Amino acid sequence: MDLTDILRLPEPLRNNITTQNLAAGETLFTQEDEATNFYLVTLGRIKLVRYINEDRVSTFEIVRASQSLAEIALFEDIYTCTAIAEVDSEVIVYPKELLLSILRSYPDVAIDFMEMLVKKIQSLKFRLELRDIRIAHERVLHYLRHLVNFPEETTVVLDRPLKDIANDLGFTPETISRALIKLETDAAIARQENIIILQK
Amino acid sequence: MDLTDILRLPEPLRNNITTQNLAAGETLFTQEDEATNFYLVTLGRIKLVRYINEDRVSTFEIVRASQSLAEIALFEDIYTCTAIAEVDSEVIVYPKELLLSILRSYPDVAIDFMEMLVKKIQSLKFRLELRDIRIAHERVLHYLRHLVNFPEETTVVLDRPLKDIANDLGFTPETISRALIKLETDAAIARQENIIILQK
DNA sequence: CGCATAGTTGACTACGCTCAACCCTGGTGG
DNA sequence: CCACCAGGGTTGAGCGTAGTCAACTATGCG
Repeated sequence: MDLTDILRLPEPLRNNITTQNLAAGETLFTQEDEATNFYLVTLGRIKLVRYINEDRVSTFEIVRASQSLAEIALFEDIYTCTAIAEVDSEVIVYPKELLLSILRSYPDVAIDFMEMLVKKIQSLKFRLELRDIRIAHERVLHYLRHLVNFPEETTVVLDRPLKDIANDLGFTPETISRALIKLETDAAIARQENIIILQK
Repeated sequence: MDLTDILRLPEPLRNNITTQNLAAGETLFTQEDEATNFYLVTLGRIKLVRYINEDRVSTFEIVRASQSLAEIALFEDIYTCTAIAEVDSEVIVYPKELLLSILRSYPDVAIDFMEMLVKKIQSLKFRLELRDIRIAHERVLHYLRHLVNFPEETTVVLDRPLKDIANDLGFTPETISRALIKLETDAAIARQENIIILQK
């Protein structure tokens, strides 16, 4: 799902592309900002959230290196999410008109772009599916199993704090903690630090 | 968000396109079927679901007339969802190779297609956002307010059974029923049959 | 008329949330 | 080098909300 094809642009188009560095916690753009750019993450991790009420935030996506964000910019005038760097990060900035012209001119890039969008749809559907599993330990197990890309793999390294994962899954940190402990005593998983071993 | 551009295809390409009729409750394809076609709904309503456990199903999307489904077919070999007609429906069938070649050859169609995909991403994000609202009547109100496309609009006509809506929102029919009654007694909405009037 | 289904209501249960306390780690500054 | 602090993770007790199950009504359809 990497869009590195876009990086191999014809020379003249490259001039309009810049990079931007973000410190951990820094905001790239906020919902209701004017949507002018599309971004490709080259380093770090950026989360997309939306503020519902004053205190409640909803996290939609964790965008990692070689993944993109703000596709919405291409077709809408304002962003609908807020993008915040979870750790120090770097992004490539594509002005929307530039990207649109690229997508019109280079079918291969366009097809790649569509594939990336479809993958994002799949990912969101999975997150929605998770929410239909009410019981905490079942939801967590489903999530963990999904994190291993290959069925024969059994270890998952959690590179984010449990409390962030809890938030993604729609639980509190306490509930995640208890769910993991239950999975451990039920011998469904084993834990060492932030490494989880799935017992098949 | 209609893909009717695809309907205005150059003459030779049209020959490969067929339509298919579905009775209410009929299945168009099931998850793990070989993904060969992309579909455009012309009549009726089709829901995309995924079976989690033996009894639990998760509903992702309600696809209505002039909307499309099974974009996944373009980039994967098997469907990841099951598509079931909620009412009598009709779809246009596009073989995946045909659609891919169209998307390569006609940039305008490709851009429309991307826009449609981005809209689907937005819609899924909204559904995810809903799930982060725990209190039933608040989630229902948020949902209802989203159904009115224009802020000045105040009436919503529910064209699907409450129990289906309940399932979409991740609640039981009983909970939705009680939530609506609470919203009514709180004077946040008024109800007449399947029409909801939002009090601003 | 009889049946199936949607919607509603009630009583009870179960699960996650809340809030508080505690442990542990890593980082900071004296 | 150690004392202190902040934050993540864990544990416990009690609460609140949606789920469950059952019963009832209303509607539509055969």
